[in-house]
Amino acid sequence: MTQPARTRIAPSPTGDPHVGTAYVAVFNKALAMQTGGQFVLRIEDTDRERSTAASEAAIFRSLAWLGLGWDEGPDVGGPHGPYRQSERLDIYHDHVKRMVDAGTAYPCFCTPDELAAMRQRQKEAKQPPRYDGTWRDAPKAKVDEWLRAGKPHVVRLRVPNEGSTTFTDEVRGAITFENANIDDQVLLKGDGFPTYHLANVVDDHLMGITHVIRAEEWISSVPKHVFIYDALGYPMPKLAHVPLLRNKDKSKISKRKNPVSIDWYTEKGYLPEAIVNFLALLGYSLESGEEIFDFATLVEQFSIDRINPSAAPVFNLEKLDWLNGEYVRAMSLDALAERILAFGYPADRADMLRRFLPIVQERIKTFDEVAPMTDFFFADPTDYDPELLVPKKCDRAFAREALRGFADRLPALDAAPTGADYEAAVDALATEREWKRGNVFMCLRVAVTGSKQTPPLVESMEILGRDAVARRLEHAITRLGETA
RNA sequence: GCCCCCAUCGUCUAGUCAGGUCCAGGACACCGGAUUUUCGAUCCGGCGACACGGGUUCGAAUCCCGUUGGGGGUACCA
Repeated sequence: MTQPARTRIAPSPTGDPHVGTAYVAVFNKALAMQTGGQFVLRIEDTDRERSTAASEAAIFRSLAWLGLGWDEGPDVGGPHGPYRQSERLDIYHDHVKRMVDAGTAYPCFCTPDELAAMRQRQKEAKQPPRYDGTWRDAPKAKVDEWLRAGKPHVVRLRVPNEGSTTFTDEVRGAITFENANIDDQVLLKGDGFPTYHLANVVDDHLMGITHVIRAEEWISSVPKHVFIYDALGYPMPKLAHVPLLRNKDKSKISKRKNPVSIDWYTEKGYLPEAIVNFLALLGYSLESGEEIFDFATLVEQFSIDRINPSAAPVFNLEKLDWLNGEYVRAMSLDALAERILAFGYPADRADMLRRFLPIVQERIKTFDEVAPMTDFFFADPTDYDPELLVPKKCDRAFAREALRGFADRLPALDAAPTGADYEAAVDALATEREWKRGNVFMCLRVAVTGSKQTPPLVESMEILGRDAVARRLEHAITRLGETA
């Protein structure tokens, strides 16, 4: 095995906890675990406008829920903290000072308005929008004077105007950019906060990160990072860019077109292990071709080499649904009941849940389906359309007689009939009257459950008990009479 | 516009780096059949792809070039 890898995810606490964060976390954590390294959670709250404590808490909660816990982070601490960038401002300032002193960065006093106007002009002139270098080579005396006067400014990276920069992406190989196309990136904002680029490089180094596995959208900023690493004399970590999750139209996955918040999946009643399994299937595959596997298996077999550079994984909930169903069906009834209760299924229905779960397990994909499918166990259905009681190609008279006939057989049954008892009664009735069994079943099904699509009927009756069944039959007969 | 990445069934992918074993394999979805008291589950079967054009080679999904297409980036957001 190789050296222990230290990996990280670096989400911004802006908005809901994002599936993209979880997606990247899967690979980072897998690599760290596989090599006996550490998986770090760093909060990149350098955008003061948008960062919120609530969002940060949601990130903690949702990642933990997914089983993607971290070895070091703002909440658990660690030897390389603090793990919240807003608490590391001094560190960034030191680094920026080093860079300015060395001339690899410089103060820029252009105002946001000036920059916006500049971009506008460039756009109109069909020029590529980029910083025009106003302060790049300003006389030192002037810069010092403005600095002393306390003029608001940012600090920019001094990118060479010539030559090219090449780096290696572990997934795609060598990638080269012409330096002339790289802007003088802002490193330190006017509010004294670092930009992503600076903070990211500094922290990855200081935190001992060896492998950066992140989304493809970052590829074009790597050259800037290369300059920062060089300017600081820090070695580059290994970089691996995974494909971006996509909407159906192939654009970068977004809130408008996909459920992107992990909370949504929690609320819908997905299994975290199924979600993680699903994410690991996007842009990645096990050598064996196995599609259903747990995280331990991924940890064992993970290899950056197998990340697919050409994937453009459309986020396909249908496959997640299928996977989740597979997990649900593979679970023991006890475990499943516990999970459904934990999901929020009413605790006072726990006993009943355990009784009907055997006939419900194979019928659900997500936990939010349980309640609607099983409400009939708890309350007599009364608001269904009586027409539903009449099977296809049958008439009301048939429905009435079937219900009556079955109801009349109930008293003769055991006080607590089994499913088999009920089934025998249906059979006897159908045989005697020369009815199609299926028609009798359908009629009874609607009377007892209020729906045409339900868990198996006689088992449901067994759970409901003879009295409830009888009561529902009488109600159905009445309903049929009402509008006849 | 400019820069970068990418191009296999509707979708997720295997195969591409080390060209022949691929008239391209698996999965989801879809369609059909079996089973069946509905739904579901299950089992069988089917549909369905190497973007296009050149080149290299005895041989190309695999290598090269171009075209087209898709995506990302181009902020004092990450």
